[in-house]
Amino acid sequence: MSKQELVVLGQSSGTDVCCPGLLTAPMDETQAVELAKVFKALGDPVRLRLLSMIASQAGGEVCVCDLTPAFDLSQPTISHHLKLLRQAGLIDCERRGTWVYYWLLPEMTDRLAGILTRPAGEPLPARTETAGAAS
Amino acid sequence: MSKQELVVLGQSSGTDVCCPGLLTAPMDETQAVELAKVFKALGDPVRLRLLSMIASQAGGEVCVCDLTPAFDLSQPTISHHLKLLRQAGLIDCERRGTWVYYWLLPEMTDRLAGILTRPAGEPLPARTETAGAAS
DNA sequence: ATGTTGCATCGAAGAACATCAATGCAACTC
DNA sequence: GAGTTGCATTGATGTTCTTCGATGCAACAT
Repeated sequence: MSKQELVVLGQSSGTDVCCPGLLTAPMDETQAVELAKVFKALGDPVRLRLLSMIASQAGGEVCVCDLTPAFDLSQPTISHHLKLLRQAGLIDCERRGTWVYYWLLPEMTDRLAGILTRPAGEPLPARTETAGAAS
Repeated sequence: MSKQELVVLGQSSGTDVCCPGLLTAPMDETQAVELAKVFKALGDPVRLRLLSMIASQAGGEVCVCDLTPAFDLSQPTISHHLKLLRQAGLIDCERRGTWVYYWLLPEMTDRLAGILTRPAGEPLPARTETAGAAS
Protein backbone atom coordinates (compact mmCIF):
# COMPACT_ATOMS: atom_id res chain seq x y z
CA MET A 1 0.00 0.00 0.00
CA SER A 2 2.91 2.24 0.65
CA LYS A 3 4.29 2.80 -2.80
CA GLN A 4 2.14 2.96 -5.88
CA GLU A 5 1.33 6.04 -8.00
CA LEU A 6 4.07 8.18 -6.61
CA VAL A 7 5.86 9.05 -9.82
CA VAL A 8 4.25 12.27 -10.93
CA LEU A 9 6.85 14.73 -12.10
CA GLY A 10 9.33 13.63 -14.70
CA GLN A 11 12.03 12.34 -12.45
CA SER A 12 12.88 9.67 -15.01
CA SER A 13 14.01 12.22 -17.59
CA GLY A 14 17.62 11.80 -16.68
CA THR A 15 19.19 15.18 -17.29
CA ASP A 16 17.54 18.01 -15.37
CA VAL A 17 15.92 16.57 -12.29
CA CYS A 18 14.18 19.67 -11.04
CA CYS A 19 12.44 22.30 -13.05
CA PRO A 20 13.57 25.30 -15.06
CA GLY A 21 11.36 27.30 -12.75
CA LEU A 22 7.90 28.25 -14.06
CA LEU A 23 8.73 31.90 -13.48
CA THR A 24 11.92 32.01 -15.50
CA ALA A 25 11.10 30.24 -18.76
CA PRO A 26 7.95 29.18 -20.61
CA MET A 27 6.92 25.71 -19.53
CA ASP A 28 6.40 22.96 -22.04
CA GLU A 29 3.11 21.13 -22.28
CA THR A 30 4.31 17.90 -20.67
CA GLN A 31 5.74 19.54 -17.58
CA ALA A 32 2.65 21.73 -17.25
CA VAL A 33 0.37 18.68 -17.25
CA GLU A 34 2.39 16.97 -14.55
CA LEU A 35 2.69 20.05 -12.38
CA ALA A 36 -1.00 20.84 -12.74
CA LYS A 37 -1.88 17.49 -11.18
CA VAL A 38 -0.05 18.42 -8.00
CA PHE A 39 -1.48 21.93 -7.79
CA LYS A 40 -4.95 20.53 -8.48
CA ALA A 41 -4.51 18.24 -5.51
CA LEU A 42 -3.82 21.33 -3.41
CA GLY A 43 -6.79 23.16 -4.89
CA ASP A 44 -9.34 21.95 -2.37
CA PRO A 45 -9.89 23.25 1.17
CA VAL A 46 -10.36 19.79 2.64
CA ARG A 47 -7.16 18.46 1.10
CA LEU A 48 -5.23 21.55 2.18
CA ARG A 49 -6.36 21.06 5.74
CA LEU A 50 -5.59 17.35 5.60
CA LEU A 51 -2.11 18.05 4.29
CA SER A 52 -1.62 20.72 6.91
CA MET A 53 -2.68 18.40 9.70
CA ILE A 54 -0.39 15.66 8.45
CA ALA A 55 2.61 17.92 7.86
CA SER A 56 2.40 19.72 11.16
CA GLN A 57 2.09 16.59 13.27
CA ALA A 58 4.84 16.31 15.83
CA GLY A 59 5.62 12.63 15.34
CA GLY A 60 5.72 13.06 11.57
CA GLU A 61 2.72 10.87 10.95
CA VAL A 62 -0.98 10.86 11.65
CA CYS A 63 -3.55 8.11 12.01
CA VAL A 64 -6.60 8.36 9.76
CA CYS A 65 -8.69 7.91 12.87
CA ASP A 66 -7.41 11.29 14.01
CA LEU A 67 -8.08 12.99 10.68
CA THR A 68 -11.62 11.86 9.89
CA PRO A 69 -13.42 13.26 12.95
CA ALA A 70 -11.88 16.69 12.34
CA PHE A 71 -14.15 17.20 9.34
CA ASP A 72 -17.87 17.39 8.81
CA LEU A 73 -17.60 14.86 6.03
CA SER A 74 -18.16 11.16 5.66
CA GLN A 75 -15.32 8.70 6.11
CA PRO A 76 -15.27 7.65 2.41
CA THR A 77 -14.89 11.28 1.40
CA ILE A 78 -11.85 11.77 3.62
CA SER A 79 -10.41 8.54 2.32
CA HIS A 80 -10.92 9.80 -1.23
CA HIS A 81 -9.10 13.07 -0.55
CA LEU A 82 -6.21 11.25 1.09
CA LYS A 83 -5.94 9.08 -2.00
CA LEU A 84 -5.68 12.13 -4.26
CA LEU A 85 -2.97 13.66 -2.07
CA ARG A 86 -1.11 10.37 -2.22
CA GLN A 87 -1.45 10.10 -6.00
CA ALA A 88 -0.04 13.62 -6.27
CA GLY A 89 3.08 12.49 -4.43
CA LEU A 90 2.45 14.81 -1.50
CA ILE A 91 1.95 12.16 1.17
CA ASP A 92 2.39 8.46 1.69
CA CYS A 93 0.84 5.95 4.05
CA GLU A 94 1.33 2.62 5.76
CA ARG A 95 -0.95 0.18 7.52
CA ARG A 96 0.16 -0.76 11.03
CA GLY A 97 -2.12 -3.31 12.55
CA THR A 98 -5.63 -1.96 12.61
CA TRP A 99 -4.72 1.62 11.77
CA VAL A 100 -3.32 3.44 8.75
CA TYR A 101 -0.79 6.22 9.20
CA TYR A 102 -0.04 9.07 6.79
CA TRP A 103 3.02 11.28 6.54
CA LEU A 104 4.27 14.14 4.39
CA LEU A 105 6.66 13.68 1.49
CA PRO A 106 8.63 16.94 1.80
CA GLU A 107 10.39 16.36 -1.51
CA MET A 108 7.23 17.40 -3.32
CA THR A 109 6.46 20.51 -1.29
CA ASP A 110 10.11 21.48 -1.58
CA ARG A 111 9.89 21.13 -5.32
CA LEU A 112 6.76 23.25 -5.51
CA ALA A 113 8.32 25.93 -3.34
CA GLY A 114 11.31 25.98 -5.65
CA ILE A 115 9.14 26.23 -8.71
CA LEU A 116 7.35 29.23 -7.25
CA THR A 117 10.51 30.97 -6.11
CA ARG A 118 11.90 33.71 -8.29
CA PRO A 119 15.66 33.48 -8.88
CA ALA A 120 17.12 35.90 -6.32
CA GLY A 121 18.08 39.18 -7.97
CA GLU A 122 15.42 39.58 -10.59
CA PRO A 123 15.02 43.18 -11.88
CA LEU A 124 11.22 42.98 -11.70
CA PRO A 125 10.33 45.98 -13.95
CA ALA A 126 8.82 48.10 -11.16
CA ARG A 127 5.22 47.31 -11.91
CA THR A 128 3.32 49.27 -9.31
CA GLU A 129 1.36 52.22 -10.63
CA THR A 130 2.49 52.84 -14.16
CA ALA A 131 -1.04 52.62 -15.52
CA GLY A 132 -2.65 55.02 -17.95
CA ALA A 133 0.51 56.15 -19.67
CA ALA A 134 -0.76 55.68 -23.20
CA SER A 135 -3.65 58.08 -23.61
CA MET B 1 -9.85 47.00 -15.72
CA SER B 2 -6.62 46.88 -13.87
CA LYS B 3 -7.73 46.38 -10.31
CA GLN B 4 -10.83 44.42 -9.40
CA GLU B 5 -11.02 41.00 -7.74
CA LEU B 6 -7.50 40.98 -6.45
CA VAL B 7 -8.15 40.49 -2.76
CA VAL B 8 -8.02 36.76 -2.27
CA LEU B 9 -6.06 35.89 0.81
CA GLY B 10 -7.04 37.48 4.06
CA GLN B 11 -4.81 40.49 3.94
CA SER B 12 -7.45 42.52 5.70
CA SER B 13 -7.22 40.51 8.88
CA GLY B 14 -4.98 43.04 10.53
CA THR B 15 -2.69 41.06 12.80
CA ASP B 16 -0.74 38.31 11.02
CA VAL B 17 -0.37 39.31 7.38
CA CYS B 18 1.18 36.16 6.02
CA CYS B 19 0.40 32.62 6.94
CA PRO B 20 1.36 30.36 9.82
CA GLY B 21 2.74 28.05 7.18
CA LEU B 22 0.56 25.09 6.12
CA LEU B 23 3.37 22.73 7.05
CA THR B 24 3.84 23.92 10.60
CA ALA B 25 0.35 24.17 12.06
CA PRO B 26 -3.13 22.89 11.15
CA MET B 27 -4.87 25.39 8.91
CA ASP B 28 -8.27 26.76 9.81
CA GLU B 29 -11.18 26.39 7.44
CA THR B 30 -11.23 30.03 6.30
CA GLN B 31 -7.59 30.17 5.35
CA ALA B 32 -7.86 26.81 3.60
CA VAL B 33 -10.73 28.04 1.45
CA GLU B 34 -8.83 31.14 0.37
CA LEU B 35 -5.60 29.29 -0.30
CA ALA B 36 -7.41 26.58 -2.24
CA LYS B 37 -8.68 29.18 -4.71
CA VAL B 38 -5.13 30.12 -5.63
CA PHE B 39 -3.88 26.56 -5.91
CA LYS B 40 -6.95 25.65 -7.96
CA ALA B 41 -6.02 28.43 -10.36
CA LEU B 42 -2.63 26.75 -10.76
CA GLY B 43 -4.22 23.33 -11.18
CA ASP B 44 -4.62 23.51 -14.94
CA PRO B 45 -1.94 22.96 -17.59
CA VAL B 46 -3.12 25.85 -19.74
CA ARG B 47 -3.09 28.31 -16.86
CA LEU B 48 0.31 27.08 -15.71
CA ARG B 49 1.74 27.67 -19.16
CA LEU B 50 0.06 31.07 -19.38
CA LEU B 51 1.49 32.10 -16.03
CA SER B 52 4.87 30.78 -17.02
CA MET B 53 4.83 32.72 -20.29
CA ILE B 54 3.79 35.90 -18.51
CA ALA B 55 6.25 35.55 -15.64
CA SER B 56 9.23 34.74 -17.79
CA GLN B 57 8.73 37.59 -20.23
CA ALA B 58 11.71 39.89 -20.41
CA GLY B 59 9.81 43.17 -20.37
CA GLY B 60 7.67 42.04 -17.46
CA GLU B 61 4.47 42.05 -19.42
CA VAL B 62 2.90 40.19 -22.32
CA CYS B 63 0.26 41.12 -24.85
CA VAL B 64 -2.70 38.77 -25.11
CA CYS B 65 -2.10 38.71 -28.82
CA ASP B 66 1.18 36.91 -28.08
CA LEU B 67 -0.41 34.41 -25.69
CA THR B 68 -3.44 33.24 -27.63
CA PRO B 69 -1.69 31.83 -30.74
CA ALA B 70 0.61 29.74 -28.51
CA PHE B 71 -2.26 27.41 -27.67
CA ASP B 72 -4.50 25.11 -29.62
CA LEU B 73 -7.53 26.69 -27.97
CA SER B 74 -10.08 29.31 -28.90
CA GLN B 75 -9.60 32.94 -27.97
CA PRO B 76 -12.50 32.97 -25.47
CA THR B 77 -10.97 30.01 -23.68
CA ILE B 78 -7.63 31.76 -23.23
CA SER B 79 -9.45 34.86 -22.07
CA HIS B 80 -11.31 32.78 -19.51
CA HIS B 81 -8.12 31.24 -18.12
CA LEU B 82 -6.49 34.65 -17.85
CA LYS B 83 -9.50 35.85 -15.91
CA LEU B 84 -9.16 33.01 -13.41
CA LEU B 85 -5.47 33.74 -12.91
CA ARG B 86 -6.33 37.38 -12.34
CA GLN B 87 -9.10 36.56 -9.86
CA ALA B 88 -6.60 34.42 -7.97
CA GLY B 89 -4.34 37.43 -7.58
CA LEU B 90 -1.54 35.87 -9.59
CA ILE B 91 -1.52 38.37 -12.46
CA ASP B 92 -2.97 41.73 -13.38
CA CYS B 93 -3.65 43.45 -16.69
CA GLU B 94 -4.09 46.80 -18.35
CA ARG B 95 -5.52 47.93 -21.67
CA ARG B 96 -3.18 50.08 -23.71
CA GLY B 97 -4.84 51.26 -26.87
CA THR B 98 -5.94 48.29 -28.87
CA TRP B 99 -4.06 45.69 -26.88
CA VAL B 100 -4.23 44.28 -23.35
CA TYR B 101 -1.07 43.50 -21.43
CA TYR B 102 -0.67 41.06 -18.54
CA TRP B 103 2.04 40.85 -15.91
CA LEU B 104 2.89 38.72 -12.88
CA LEU B 105 2.05 39.75 -9.33
CA PRO B 106 5.08 38.25 -7.57
CA GLU B 107 3.61 38.92 -4.13
CA MET B 108 1.28 35.95 -4.61
CA THR B 109 3.86 33.49 -5.89
CA ASP B 110 6.17 34.61 -3.09
CA ARG B 111 3.45 33.93 -0.57
CA LEU B 112 2.77 30.48 -1.99
CA ALA B 113 6.46 29.64 -1.95
CA GLY B 114 6.62 30.70 1.67
CA ILE B 115 3.60 28.63 2.56
CA LEU B 116 5.19 25.55 1.01
CA THR B 117 8.57 26.09 2.62
CA ARG B 118 9.38 24.14 5.70
CA PRO B 119 10.94 26.20 8.53
CA ALA B 120 14.67 25.60 8.10
CA GLY B 121 15.95 23.01 10.61
CA GLU B 122 13.00 20.69 10.94
CA PRO B 123 13.86 17.27 12.44
CA LEU B 124 11.83 15.39 9.80
CA PRO B 125 11.59 11.96 11.52
CA ALA B 126 13.67 10.08 8.95
CA ARG B 127 10.78 8.63 7.00
CA THR B 128 12.47 6.72 4.22
CA GLU B 129 12.12 2.93 4.43
CA THR B 130 10.79 2.14 7.86
CA ALA B 131 7.86 0.19 6.46
CA GLY B 132 6.71 -3.20 7.66
CA ALA B 133 8.02 -2.93 11.18
CA ALA B 134 4.83 -4.00 12.93
CA SER B 135 4.18 -7.59 11.87
C1' DA C 1 -20.25 56.98 -40.25
C1' DT C 2 -18.73 52.47 -41.54
C1' DG C 3 -15.67 48.70 -41.33
C1' DT C 4 -12.00 46.09 -38.95
C1' DT C 5 -9.35 44.24 -35.24
C1' DG C 6 -8.41 42.77 -30.30
C1' DC C 7 -10.32 41.06 -26.38
C1' DA C 8 -14.13 40.16 -22.94
C1' DT C 9 -18.63 38.24 -21.88
C1' DC C 10 -22.53 35.17 -22.56
C1' DG C 11 -24.99 30.82 -22.81
C1' DA C 12 -24.59 25.84 -23.82
C1' DA C 13 -22.59 21.08 -23.85
C1' DG C 14 -19.64 17.63 -22.29
C1' DA C 15 -16.14 16.15 -18.91
C1' DA C 16 -14.39 16.07 -14.41
C1' DC C 17 -15.07 16.50 -9.47
C1' DA C 18 -16.96 16.20 -4.50
C1' DT C 19 -19.88 13.79 -1.84
C1' DC C 20 -22.55 10.09 0.00
C1' DA C 21 -24.63 5.28 1.28
C1' DA C 22 -23.56 0.68 0.59
C1' DT C 23 -20.22 -2.69 0.53
C1' DG C 24 -15.69 -5.09 0.88
C1' DC C 25 -11.65 -6.35 3.27
C1' DA C 26 -8.11 -6.64 6.94
C1' DA C 27 -7.13 -7.00 11.76
C1' DC C 28 -8.37 -7.49 16.30
C1' DT C 29 -11.62 -9.65 20.10
C1' DC C 30 -14.22 -13.09 22.02
C1' DG D 1 -15.69 -19.84 14.28
C1' DA D 2 -18.67 -15.13 14.75
C1' DG D 3 -18.85 -10.25 15.78
C1' DT D 4 -16.58 -5.64 15.74
C1' DT D 5 -13.76 -1.87 14.27
C1' DG D 6 -10.88 0.87 10.84
C1' DC D 7 -10.31 2.11 6.36
C1' DA D 8 -10.66 1.53 1.18
C1' DT D 9 -13.51 0.81 -2.91
C1' DT D 10 -17.76 1.00 -5.62
C1' DG D 11 -21.67 3.14 -7.83
C1' DA D 12 -24.73 7.03 -7.98
C1' DT D 13 -25.87 12.08 -7.87
C1' DG D 14 -25.43 16.93 -7.92
C1' DT D 15 -22.07 20.47 -8.69
C1' DT D 16 -18.20 22.62 -10.83
C1' DC D 17 -15.02 23.13 -14.66
C1' DT D 18 -13.28 23.38 -19.49
C1' DT D 19 -14.35 24.47 -23.87
C1' DC D 20 -16.75 26.39 -27.70
C1' DG D 21 -19.57 29.51 -31.01
C1' DA D 22 -21.97 33.69 -30.89
C1' DT D 23 -22.05 38.19 -29.52
C1' DG D 24 -20.68 42.71 -27.43
C1' DC D 25 -17.64 46.49 -26.85
C1' DA D 26 -13.54 49.49 -27.30
C1' DA D 27 -10.07 51.38 -30.27
C1' DC D 28 -8.28 52.26 -34.55
C1' DA D 29 -8.58 53.09 -39.85
C1' DT D 30 -10.77 54.78 -43.74
